[in-house]
Amino acid sequence: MKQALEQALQSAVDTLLQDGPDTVADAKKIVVKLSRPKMKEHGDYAANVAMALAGMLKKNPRQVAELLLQTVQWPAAVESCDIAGPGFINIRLQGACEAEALKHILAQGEDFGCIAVSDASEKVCLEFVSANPTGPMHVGHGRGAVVGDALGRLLSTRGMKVHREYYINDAGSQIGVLANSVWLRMQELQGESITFPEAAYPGEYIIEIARELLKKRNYSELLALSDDERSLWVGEQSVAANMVMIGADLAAMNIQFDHYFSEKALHESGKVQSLIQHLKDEGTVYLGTLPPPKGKEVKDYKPVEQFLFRTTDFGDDVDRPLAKQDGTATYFAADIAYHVDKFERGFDRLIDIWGADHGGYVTRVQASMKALVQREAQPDVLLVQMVNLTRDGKPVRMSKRAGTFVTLREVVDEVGADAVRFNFMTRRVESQFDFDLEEAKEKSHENPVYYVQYAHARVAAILRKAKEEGIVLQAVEDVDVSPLVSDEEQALVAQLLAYPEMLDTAATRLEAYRVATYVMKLAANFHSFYHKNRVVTDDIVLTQARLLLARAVKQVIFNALTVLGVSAPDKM
RNA sequence: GCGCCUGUAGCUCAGUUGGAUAGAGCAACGGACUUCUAAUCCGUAGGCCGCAGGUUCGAAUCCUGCCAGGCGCACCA
Repeated sequence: MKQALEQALQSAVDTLLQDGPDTVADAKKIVVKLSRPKMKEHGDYAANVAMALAGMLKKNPRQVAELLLQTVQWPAAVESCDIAGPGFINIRLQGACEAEALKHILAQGEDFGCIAVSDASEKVCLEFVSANPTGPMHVGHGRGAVVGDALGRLLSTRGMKVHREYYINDAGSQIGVLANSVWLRMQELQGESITFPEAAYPGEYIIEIARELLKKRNYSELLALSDDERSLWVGEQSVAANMVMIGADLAAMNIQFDHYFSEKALHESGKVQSLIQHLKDEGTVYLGTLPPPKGKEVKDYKPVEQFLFRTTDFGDDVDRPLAKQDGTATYFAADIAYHVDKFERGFDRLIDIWGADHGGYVTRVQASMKALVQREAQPDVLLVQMVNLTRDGKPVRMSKRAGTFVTLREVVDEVGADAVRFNFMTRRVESQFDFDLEEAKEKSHENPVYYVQYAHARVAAILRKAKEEGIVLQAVEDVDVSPLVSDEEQALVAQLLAYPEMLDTAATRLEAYRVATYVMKLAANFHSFYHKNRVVTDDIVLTQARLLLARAVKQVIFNALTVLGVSAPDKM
């Protein structure tokens, strides 16, 4: 319907410009786009072309609108149109003509809103979470997890093949710290007195891991090993234990990955070294010294000669070191090798979801890919802003040492996966927001997720009631939708039909939160409709029409919640 | 100092990439269950859209400059 109206208006614009002078070349590029006015007095659709054209044609906008309306040939469904305000063209449709489209929604069911886009065959590699395997996930990781998972589901509705990947940072000095922490706890458990250094991981979970490892291997046997051998074994085992824990936490939120990619394995494959060698051969790496960082007090700064990657040639601020003082590869070197590897595995598009603290990394990775991969496709990086945990409005210091560290799992267990997921999805990733633990717990019944789920359950209740009353649902195509004329019904119909378009914008802009705001609004409109109109009545035709509408609402809520990874219960 | 993100009701956030009278939830106040689910609905109240300029028919939205908050800034990951 919308397209038909746009076409009609477009051809009117074309004929208008045809007659006019040729000096208005710019005007010919104008594409007619209709919008849904906020107020119903402004009709079902509104166009602002007249105002856009007015400037170019040097005419009064209302005058332009009038000229357009003289030539336009509307489809039959248009009841009236008029010129309003500064020059809007407001279009009003006949009664319930849009309601016919409800039938498509039910015919398509779970597929309603899903459209295979032109680049549907794209293989997308979606990297998210990638929390360090040195401890439990915190709430910030949870936000990234939820956002990533929902984005994956969203892109799947476009027909894209989405591969979910978790990059395990199981290499480098932090694993040594982890191994050391666990080993100290193991010694402690064996009755030895230890001093626990500042740099070690203090968490309770370290003791748990230590206890498990002592079951796996004899203490005396471990003592007999060399320090390096022991550190290697304890480190590997500890990483594995943490990944089991992280995997379980993710599963508690119904999040699964296709692949856990090991940084350590990447190093062992030799890909990092060969990448560095390749860059040296190419001449994009040179031996140089970086200036001291500005604005930050660095006590032990010493100018060091390093192998530097000329990322400045590709838009970066400074060149980036690929090798440390001791000659081993930096994290950055591994990271670009990892991204190159993704392209080599045949992905057409890379999407990374990182925490805001990795913001400084975006330009250098993108610059590197520009230098290394001969294609336009750059990794899209979503920076998820921090979550501020509060309790009763007061900030919760996320200190592992002070015992105020709140894990994601604790929050999920306390609040529930659906509530956590939905909550994280109601905000743009760019906005950092406060998550109040007490509020989430105590007021969980006023959480927006229940508001939406309740609307879904309500429709289910209506359908149960209809069944009880012995009403047999009419075949969808036979339902007479003409009784659906009230404001609430019209609003619902319009909103349901807007679902595919909303989903498409959300997918194009990688903004899954739009689905959440959409479905909240839909639930609100349904609740409002529910209170003003009774669905199951003695009027059989009206009942069948409203049942059709209610079922369509249920279907769209279900589809939207599915994209968000939130359940849609029939009973609450 | 530089880079990225943010600033909208008392609080937490939306605002369909420039449209008509800026919207929800929570908190406050007043109403609505003999009915298909009151986890809901209806109403009242609440605004210098951080500040100041600029761009145009039109700005919360775009451009510039300030102010405030968050994150980051070699040899960690």
